[in-house]
Amino acid sequence: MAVTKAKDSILDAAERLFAQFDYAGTSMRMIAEEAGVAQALIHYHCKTKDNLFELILERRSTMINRIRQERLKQCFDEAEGGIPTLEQVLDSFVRPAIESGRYSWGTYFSQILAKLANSVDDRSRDLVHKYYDPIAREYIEALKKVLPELPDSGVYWGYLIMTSAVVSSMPRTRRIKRLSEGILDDDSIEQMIERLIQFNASGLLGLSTLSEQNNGRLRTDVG
Amino acid sequence: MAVTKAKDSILDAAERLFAQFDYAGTSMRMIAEEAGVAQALIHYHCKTKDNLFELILERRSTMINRIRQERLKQCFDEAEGGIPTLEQVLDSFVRPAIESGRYSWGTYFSQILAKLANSVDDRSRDLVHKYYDPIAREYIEALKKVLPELPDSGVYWGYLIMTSAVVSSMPRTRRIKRLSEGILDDDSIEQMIERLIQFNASGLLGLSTLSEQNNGRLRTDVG
DNA sequence: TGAATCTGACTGATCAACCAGTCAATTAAT
DNA sequence: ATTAATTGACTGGTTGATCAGTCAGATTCA
Repeated sequence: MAVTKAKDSILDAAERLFAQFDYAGTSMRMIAEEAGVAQALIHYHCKTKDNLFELILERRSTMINRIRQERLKQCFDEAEGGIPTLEQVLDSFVRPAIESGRYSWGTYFSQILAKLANSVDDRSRDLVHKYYDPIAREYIEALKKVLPELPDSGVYWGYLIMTSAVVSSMPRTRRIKRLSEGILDDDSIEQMIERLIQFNASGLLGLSTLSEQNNGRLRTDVG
Repeated sequence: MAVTKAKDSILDAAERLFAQFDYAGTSMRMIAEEAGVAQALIHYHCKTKDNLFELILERRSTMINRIRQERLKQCFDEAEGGIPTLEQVLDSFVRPAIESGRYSWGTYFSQILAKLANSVDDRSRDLVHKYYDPIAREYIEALKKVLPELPDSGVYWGYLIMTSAVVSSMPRTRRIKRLSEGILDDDSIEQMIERLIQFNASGLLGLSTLSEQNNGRLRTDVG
């Protein structure tokens, strides 16, 4: 009984509402009603609204990033020669995010995360720093090993552009359906994961300033 | 006297505050104080808070997308053979966004846009639809011409992943400085534009399921 | 000319509704 | 019996919006 049942339903309700109406647009009354508890109980369990937001972020980010960490380690452990392919590394990064984004809770959390990642205020930056820098450093180190020809600056920029693409692909905005006039949709998880890995793998390779000389060499990782 | 001076300062102030504190986190009183006018004047000029937000979006999106449209046309007009390179097309898309993102007003608008693009509620989707679908269709048609080997699904997915990367790169979150421990920073406009074009050009090419056979053929556009 | 009229820009005061957070009191669990 | 969980009532402050009214300047009428 590490966590109360009521506290969970408060976090669930707040997650839904924060995703839908933003932090400032969600009131403690709304959360209390959605969770079916008294408003004062939220303060009892979660102290302040600010802290409640961080609890939500902590719950999901640690969950997703633990899976990423495990799969990344698995990548290197099972790889022949100790170096996995770029696609394997990206799969361990993309899949936990996109798959969680399609679970019931993931559709809400992904919207919260996408907005947080694009915020420039100190509070948001500190939260991203706290919960996403450790996993970022692990992947940057992994990418350096998988792409030894890519200069450091390319690894950092590549990682950030990649994460932008992944994070922004998590919320189901249905924009692809509207743009393609119904031909395509964003509800096929496997299709989206495959596209993201393809796109980002090629994009990372393209960042190498030595791409002309190394096309053949690097392409073997992609192909 | 198409637009009042006071109305402009209201839009400017609201843009700053919406970027910093979100839509719901910004009050009409804050906007009035920031703009140096009476609160009621905002309602006189902009009717409702909701409408004020749309006015801000309209002002900047039409500005950026008009430049994109002009440069895209210029690409095709000046290209020998009528087909420009992929990099030229991407430059016409990326540059107006990133450059405006570093002007004084762009630093604010880019944060508003990034959050809007990642929202799934009907209101946000309608706004994106209204102000960004026309330019999206133009670039999708342009990409089809520049990348005739890429299947349609790849063009749509590629365009969306690319826009995610660009939009999320507009706000200066300074995350690259923190991650690289000061070695890199996101205040070099040219460097960032170059990286984004490199990454997205390679990513788009990578989406071709025929990439193995067409590497040489397609690579000429990149190289 | 000058007085009357109109108009768009602007304001302070005010509204009911809502806000996050507090606290004493009550209930449930151990 | 002690602790933990939960509640309703409450506080001081803020919310978006409205409304009657002020005021400068342009327009119209004499």
